[in-house]
Amino acid sequence: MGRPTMEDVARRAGVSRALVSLVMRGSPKVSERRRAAVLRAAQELGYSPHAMARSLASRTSTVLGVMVSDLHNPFFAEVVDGLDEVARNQGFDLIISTGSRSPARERRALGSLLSFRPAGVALLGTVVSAADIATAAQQQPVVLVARSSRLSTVDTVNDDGEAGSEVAVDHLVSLGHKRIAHLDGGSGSQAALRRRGYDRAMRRHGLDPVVVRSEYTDVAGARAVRELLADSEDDLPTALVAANDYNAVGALAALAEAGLRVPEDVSLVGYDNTSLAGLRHLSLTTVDQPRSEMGRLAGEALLQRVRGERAEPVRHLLHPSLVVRGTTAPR
Amino acid sequence: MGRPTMEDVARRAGVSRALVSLVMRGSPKVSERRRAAVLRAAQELGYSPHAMARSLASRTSTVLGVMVSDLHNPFFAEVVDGLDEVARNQGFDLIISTGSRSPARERRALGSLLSFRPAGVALLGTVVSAADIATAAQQQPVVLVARSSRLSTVDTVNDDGEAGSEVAVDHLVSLGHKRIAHLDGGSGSQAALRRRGYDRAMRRHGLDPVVVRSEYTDVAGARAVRELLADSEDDLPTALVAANDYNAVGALAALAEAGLRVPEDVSLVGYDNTSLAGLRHLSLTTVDQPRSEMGRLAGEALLQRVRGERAEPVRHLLHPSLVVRGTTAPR
DNA sequence: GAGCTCTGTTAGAGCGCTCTACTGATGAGA
DNA sequence: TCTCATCAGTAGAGCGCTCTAACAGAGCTC
Repeated sequence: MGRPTMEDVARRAGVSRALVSLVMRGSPKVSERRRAAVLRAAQELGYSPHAMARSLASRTSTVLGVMVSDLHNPFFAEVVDGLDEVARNQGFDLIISTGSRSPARERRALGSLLSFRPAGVALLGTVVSAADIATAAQQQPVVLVARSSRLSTVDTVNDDGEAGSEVAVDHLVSLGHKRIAHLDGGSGSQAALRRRGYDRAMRRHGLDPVVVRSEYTDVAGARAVRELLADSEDDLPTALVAANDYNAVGALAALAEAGLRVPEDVSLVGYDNTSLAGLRHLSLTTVDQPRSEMGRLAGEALLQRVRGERAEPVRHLLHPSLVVRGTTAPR
Repeated sequence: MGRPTMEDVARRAGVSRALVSLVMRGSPKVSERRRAAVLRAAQELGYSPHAMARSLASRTSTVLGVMVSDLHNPFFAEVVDGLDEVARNQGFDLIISTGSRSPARERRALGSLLSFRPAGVALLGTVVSAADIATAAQQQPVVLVARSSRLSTVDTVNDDGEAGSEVAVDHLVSLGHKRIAHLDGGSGSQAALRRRGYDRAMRRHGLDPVVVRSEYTDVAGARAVRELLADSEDDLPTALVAANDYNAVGALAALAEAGLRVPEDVSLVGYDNTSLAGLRHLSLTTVDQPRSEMGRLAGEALLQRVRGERAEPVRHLLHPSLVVRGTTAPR
């Protein structure tokens, strides 16, 4: 009983275990006759190799560990998709962990991910400490998406969040807006950068920055708008730059709830250009990040390191561009 | 060089390898003195157990394999979330594969998932053949979500798709609609059931069923509506029952593009009650499926089997309920 | 003080594979 | 005819761990 092993196949095919191993790995140095015999025996027994045993013996791994900050945010689902594509094409499997945007929980999740000794690790928008990242990077290649790092041992795939926010503000200013608030990403990854870009652009235009503390979720976006409405008397902002699309969606709901029309009363810009933004009924003006492309780039960077083709860090810095849709209008 | 092993820790702590193993597994039969010594040594070396080696030696696994039909559909992201919660709480990790809604690709993906000898497998909305499922179920527990099966060896978590569609149709009929078309889920999982429910309800009301072949994606939903508009002259349906929310979103876009207002000109009902439907600006009337709850139920069913607590199949059949929002209105 | 249980510890086999080093044919080249 | 490659195949160690059985030593009982 139990599943058949290589031993069973070998016995049935009348060959050694080593020969079965060679056949399973598609080695060319096996005669056609034996190969056929082995394959037939395997077929009859319903044998398929045990990936973990293989990995242990060969001291290699075909697993990539992926830690996602939040699976509900379509941004990450789309990045994972690109990563998955590259990985699968090169014979790697993904083991996925979600950290729920808490450094402590992400730390635990990362630990459990590493206990599988993956060939490489991709951290998508995570907030684990830089120290934890450094430690992890000593064990196997690490690539960060939507999170920057100065570590020379990790690769990164990011857009220029500062420039992205600036473009958003410039767009609003060009429409005549002056009171432009930012719903920020709090302690989320890349949030500081986007905040800085917003700040800089505002000052450049001689405007007063107003930052409302928020988070990368729809719930937080709605809450931030409610706070903003409660706090500001009649000096209500005429435009909002949200932390990301997911946050903007919440903001949109809260604005509607307060009887404010978008874009007639308030203009709104998101960030990421997720599938959400493209929904015709949201039609969110947003800053584009090429999500699956970023996933593919991350996968490729990781696999290059895994194969030992490169040791110097790679820093993909994508240039953000504004996608103007229906949530922004002249003042 | 290379990562430290149990051997290294044992040597450093001046104990046997077996003792280190006991400490790592939290055995009570270790003296405090030794336990402290081992933990310190492990700490100093930065040791953490090798999950795969452990799994191989103990002939047990702490991974659950998950195959998701489509990560872009928020329905699955939400189910995975519930599953992840249960799994993590009980010390299991998820290894995730996406099949891209093609039986052949899903078959391959399933094979690679099984090669890790997971403790159990969850198939979310997949379209692999029943035979493949049966084979897989011989190796380890299998739970199906959003897909039914008569196999006594697999557990299932579903809603009553037939009843769900009926409720949707009843709602539309009660609003005075007579020409109600169904954008179906094609060969997607549970699609036949939903189609049958639609059909039955229509006949019960003495109405003519009109089924437009579609799929569980937004792109397909949009295409189906365009076809529908092209084919029907002036006998245009006044209401649509979409395969699921994701499909409905596409339909919504295509309707808008054709200058048709929802719900003034056409009413629309989705299915799943994903986060998409709840978006204030979509405000999609839809049939509710409790997604994370379904994920949790699936996780629990799977783990019960994994622990050998149960051998008889469990069939969770959730009762669908209609969530009326803004996309449906009287004729 | 011999036998007993109980507690803490260890040796060593073995999980299912890979990989190195080796063997025994076969055929080419001198 | 005798090397000497070359090719197809195998034996056996070992990957990092768990688990069984066995074993000291302490503390009992009689």
